Amino acid sequence: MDTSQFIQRDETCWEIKPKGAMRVPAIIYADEQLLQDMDQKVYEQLTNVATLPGIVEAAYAMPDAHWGYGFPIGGVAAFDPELGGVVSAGGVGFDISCGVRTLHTGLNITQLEPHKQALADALYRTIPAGVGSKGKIHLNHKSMLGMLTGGAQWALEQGYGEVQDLERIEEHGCMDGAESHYVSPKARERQKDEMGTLGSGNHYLEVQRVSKIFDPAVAKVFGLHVDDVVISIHCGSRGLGHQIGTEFLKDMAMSAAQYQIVLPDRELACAPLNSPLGKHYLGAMRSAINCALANRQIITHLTRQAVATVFPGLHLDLLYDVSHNTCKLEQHTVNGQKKSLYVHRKGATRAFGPDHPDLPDVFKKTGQPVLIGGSMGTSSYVLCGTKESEQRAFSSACHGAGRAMSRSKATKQWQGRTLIEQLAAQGIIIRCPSMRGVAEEAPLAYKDVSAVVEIADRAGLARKVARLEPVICIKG
DNA sequence: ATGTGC
Repeated sequence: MDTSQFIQRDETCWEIKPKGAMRVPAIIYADEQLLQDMDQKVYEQLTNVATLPGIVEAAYAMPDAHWGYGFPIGGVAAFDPELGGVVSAGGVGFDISCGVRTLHTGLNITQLEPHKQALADALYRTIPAGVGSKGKIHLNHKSMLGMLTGGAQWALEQGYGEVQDLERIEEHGCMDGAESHYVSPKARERQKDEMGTLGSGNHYLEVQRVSKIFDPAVAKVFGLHVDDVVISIHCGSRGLGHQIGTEFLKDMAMSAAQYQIVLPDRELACAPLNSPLGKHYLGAMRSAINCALANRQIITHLTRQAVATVFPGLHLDLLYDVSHNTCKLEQHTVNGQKKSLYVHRKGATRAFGPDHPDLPDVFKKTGQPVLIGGSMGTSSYVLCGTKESEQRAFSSACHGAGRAMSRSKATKQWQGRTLIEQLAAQGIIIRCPSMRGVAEEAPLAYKDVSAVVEIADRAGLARKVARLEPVICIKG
């Protein structure tokens, strides 16, 4: 897009002053290149978000932002319920609480090398992946209720995982305020056989090598050293989150007039935080957060089982689990005043800095780990939260590379088979049930994750700690 | 993202 539409505030901060119906400015964190390459749609969507009732400070876009449904993916917006603030299903996204968790394996790359194929086979065999993938777990009414209200804590009670995992998950593995009675029968039905499955699209399980350390002190606390092998899991709330998003989007679109909300774009459908519909959505959305947390917890258990068949006796410790599609009630300081705000992060990672009260003791000095997944065949990054991120974007950072090309365009440009061969030549093993899926996820269909992370770091959204390179990728 | 599509 045309960068002359912005006032450049500093090296990485680009502002659009309020105009028309905008209540607050819109701010994009990027360098000139990333901004130029961003779709004009991001400008339109972000300025539209800035018109919504009760929005405070600004509508933000992270450096990986791209065109999404209503809100841009890579968007952050906070709303004050006392100012008539709203919650928007499109501001969270369809894959509610999609996120990333990273596990230490205790192995180094030399130890893994002779067993790469065997590990790839074991993981691919053990973890269901792909569109409509089903697992071995089948939920009945009671276990569904337990899952929706208990999240990873419920999964642990069912025997999936270890008690020390919990403190290394946002919300300690269980989202408060989940009201499962607002999750429809259809959403439950879609989920009952999908626990412990990866799904499709950009979801994956990746075995990675730590290739570079940027901050040795923080890396030490995070337990990361060059040539360590880690495993990262990227997935969300599957059919359940999607169904909840679809249903509430429709309800919110229909009720906008009743709540006297003027929508510049129908896709921005929302409801007042204090309205019944807004509260019902929050109750259902928090249940979907628990679904995603339980799903990643079960996949962790399956991963431990698969790894044990190749490396008996190995212990996989959780580094951390972050969600990047959420709306959460948080305390933030706005104009010197402490406020309780509902922060929408859609394709944006929470990035609490040092001393944040919600962080476990182990991360009190460093800030939380911010896990950034790259695209297939490219680097991922571990960052840490900063204190200044609170003032920059309500303690938020980017979530990945961000798409640079549509899925349909990518399938016209690349063939799955060829991509797999090219990656194999670089020593990267891909296992995927869908060749079309591989083509859609071609590395060049994404922005350069290193450029995105560099800007997140320079903008103070989060600080670089370590870079990870893929070794094995199980694609959804 | 998604039992990929109103």
